[in-house]
Amino acid sequence: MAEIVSKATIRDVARTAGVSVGSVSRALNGGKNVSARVARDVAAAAEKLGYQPDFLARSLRTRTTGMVGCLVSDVANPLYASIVQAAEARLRDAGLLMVVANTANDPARERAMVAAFRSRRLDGMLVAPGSDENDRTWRDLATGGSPVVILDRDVPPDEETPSPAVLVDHRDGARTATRYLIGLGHRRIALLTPGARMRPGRERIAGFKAAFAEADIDPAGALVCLQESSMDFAQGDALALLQREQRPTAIIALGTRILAGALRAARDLGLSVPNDLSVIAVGDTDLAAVHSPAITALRWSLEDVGRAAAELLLQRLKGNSGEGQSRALLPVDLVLRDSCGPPAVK
Amino acid sequence: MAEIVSKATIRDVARTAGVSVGSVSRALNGGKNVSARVARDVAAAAEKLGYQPDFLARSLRTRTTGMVGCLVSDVANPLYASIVQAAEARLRDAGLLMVVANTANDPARERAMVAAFRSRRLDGMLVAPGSDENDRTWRDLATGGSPVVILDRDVPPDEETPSPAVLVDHRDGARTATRYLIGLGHRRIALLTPGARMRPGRERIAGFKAAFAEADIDPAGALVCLQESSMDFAQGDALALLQREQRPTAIIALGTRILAGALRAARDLGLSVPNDLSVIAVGDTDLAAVHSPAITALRWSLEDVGRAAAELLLQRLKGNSGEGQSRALLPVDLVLRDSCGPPAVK
DNA sequence: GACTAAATTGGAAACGTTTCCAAATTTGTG
DNA sequence: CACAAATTTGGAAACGTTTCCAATTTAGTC
Repeated sequence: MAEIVSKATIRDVARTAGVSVGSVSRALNGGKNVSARVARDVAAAAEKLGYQPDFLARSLRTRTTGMVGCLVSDVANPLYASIVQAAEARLRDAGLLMVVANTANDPARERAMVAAFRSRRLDGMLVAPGSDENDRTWRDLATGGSPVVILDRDVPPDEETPSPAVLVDHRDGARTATRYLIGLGHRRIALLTPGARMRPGRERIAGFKAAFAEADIDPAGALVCLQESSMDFAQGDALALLQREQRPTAIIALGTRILAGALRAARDLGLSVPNDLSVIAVGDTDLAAVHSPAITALRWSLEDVGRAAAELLLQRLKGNSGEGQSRALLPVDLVLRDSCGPPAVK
Repeated sequence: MAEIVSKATIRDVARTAGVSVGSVSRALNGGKNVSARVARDVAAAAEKLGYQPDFLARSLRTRTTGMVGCLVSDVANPLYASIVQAAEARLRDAGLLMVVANTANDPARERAMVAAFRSRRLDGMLVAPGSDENDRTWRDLATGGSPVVILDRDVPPDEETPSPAVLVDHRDGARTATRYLIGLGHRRIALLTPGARMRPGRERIAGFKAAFAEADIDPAGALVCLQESSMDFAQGDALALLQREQRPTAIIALGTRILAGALRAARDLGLSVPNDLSVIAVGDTDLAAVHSPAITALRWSLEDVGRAAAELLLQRLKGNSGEGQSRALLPVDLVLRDSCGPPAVK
C-alpha cells in the first residue's frame, strides 16, 4: 500500500466532505463565513486525504506567489552570505520563500535575473545592483510594479518613487578609522578598496578623505588604491605599495581577500604588524578576529542589514507603501584590537 | 505615457497577430508546426506588446516550475556558501531558479521546508539533512515524487530507490592527514570535529582511526574531540586539551571556528606552531591560507560539490532516472604549508 | 409567526498558460 | 486533376485554486 503522492485536489476534499469547492476553500483559508459543521467536515476530509493545496494554482488566482527574490553578485562572499542568511530567516518566519541568484557583477545577467523574477511573479525582491551606473537595471527595477528593496546602493536621484534601501554608514566608519590612525600619528595611510563604482567604496573614500581634511593634514598622504577583490592581485598591489620609497605606515583594507593580500605582502617584506605597519580591516571577518595579531576592524552587522531589508520588504508587501521608514542607515563601529600602533618612522 | 507593466497576455498577442492563442503558444514555444507567416506575425505582436509569458500559468499547466530548492543548515557557513553558489550557477545556466532555505539544524523546520518546497511544486531539491538519524525527514524526502540530490550525507540503507548523492571522501582525507602526521613522528594527535551525527564527521573519525590502525601505533594516541562548531567553545575545549599532562603534539581541526579556537588556545599557552604543535586544517579556508604560519590543510572543492549536485539533479530532471552516475565521490587533498613539523618532545 | 437582515452555501467564472482534437489547409503522388 | 497524406490552424478543455454572485439557510426583531 504505497503512499499517495499527494494527488488529492480541492475537488476531492469537497466530494469527501460533501460540500462545494468554494466552501472548502473558505474553510481552509479564511475560516470566515463557514459554519462549524462545514469546518469540521472539511478539516476531516482534508486530513483523511492528506490534502496539500497547490500553491501554483493559488498563486495564479491570487496574483501572489509567497516568494521573493534576492539578487547579489555572489552569495559565497561572506559579506553577502550573512545578509542573505538573515533575510531568509526573517522572510521564512513570514511564510515566504526566497529565491537567490548570483550576478557575478555581469549587467546582462543582472537584468536577466530581474526579468526572470518578474516573469515568475515573485512578490518582491532584494537587490544589490553591481554598479550604480547600470541604468538599464535601475529602469527595469523601477518599472516593475512589485516592491524592491535595495541593499547598500545609492538609488538614482531621479526616481519618482524611490525604492526603500538598507544602507551602511561606510563613510562614518572610514572616517572613524582614519581619524584613529591619524590620532596615532600616521600621516601616510593607504585605503585598499575595490572600485568606486558602488556606494560602499565611494562612501569609504569620502570618509577617508574627510578625516584628512578635518585634521588639516597634507591630503597627499591619503592613498586611495582601487583594486579588484582578488587576493593575488591585492597581494601584488600591496607589495608594490609597501615597496615605495615613501611607503604608507598604515593600511585600511577591505574584506577578506584584500586584507589577506595585504597581510601576506607585509609578511613577505618582513614588516611586522603593528610595529612597522598598522592595519585596519574593513568588515569584521573571521580572518581579522583570529589573525595574530588580531586585526582592528570596522564592523557592521550583516545580520541587521538582512533583517532590515526583509522587514522593509515585508512592510511594502503588506501595502504600507507610503508610511514607515523607507531608508535604514546602519552604524559602523571600530573594534579595537592589536594591529594598530604609532608609526615607527617619523 | 507610462510604461505598461507587462499586462499583455497571450490572448492579446493572439488578437494583435490575428491568430488563435494556440498558435501563439506553439509559435513562441516549440516553433514546431508553425507556418512562417504565423511565426513572423506572432513574434512581431509579442515584441510590440512587450509580452512576457506568465510562468505561473505555464507551470500550472505543465506541472513543472523551473525552480529547485536548496536546503542546508546555514548558507552563511563558508562550507555551504560556495556549494550553494556553484549549484546556483549551474542551475541558472540550465534556466532554473534556486530557492534556498536554512534549517539551522532544526528537524522541524527541515521538514517544514521540504513540505513547502513540495507544495510549491519545485521540480527538485538539493538537501543536506541536519542529522542522519532524522528518519521523518528522510521519509518525507523519499515519498515526494520529485527528484532529490543529497549533499554529503549517507542516505539510509533501506531506501528502495536511493537518491543520488554527492559525497566527499572525508575518510581518505583524514587518513592522509593523519598518516602524514604519524610519518613526522607524532604519536598523540587530536581530531577536533563536530558531532558524528553526520557523515563528514563519521568518515573523518573512521579515517583518523584507520591511519593509526594501519601504522600499528597505540590507538590511545588518537584523541577524538567532539564539539559544537562555536569558536569560543572550541577555544575552551582546546585549552583544556592542550593543558593535559600528556598533551597532543598535533591537532587536526575542522573549519574556521574550531581551527580559530585551537590556534588561539595555542597562542594563549605560548605554544608555537609548528615547533610545539603541528596543526592541520580541515577545509581550506581563507584563515588557513593566510595565517602565519600558513596552515597545512585538507582541501576539497566546494564548487565541485555544488556543480556535481546540480548536474545530478539536472540529469534526473531530464528523465534519466535509471542510467548515469547517481553517486559522486569527490577527492580530498592535503595542501602542505608551514604548520606541521616533527614533535619537539619525544 | 411573519418579515428583514445577516450569514452561509453552491455553482461558475476567472487567473494565463499548454495541449488535445477536429477542421481546414497545404503538400505530395499517381 | 483527384485523392491521400501531411501539415497547420482554431477552439476548447484542461491545470487547481480563489472569489464573485445569486440562492438558500439561519438568526434577529417586532
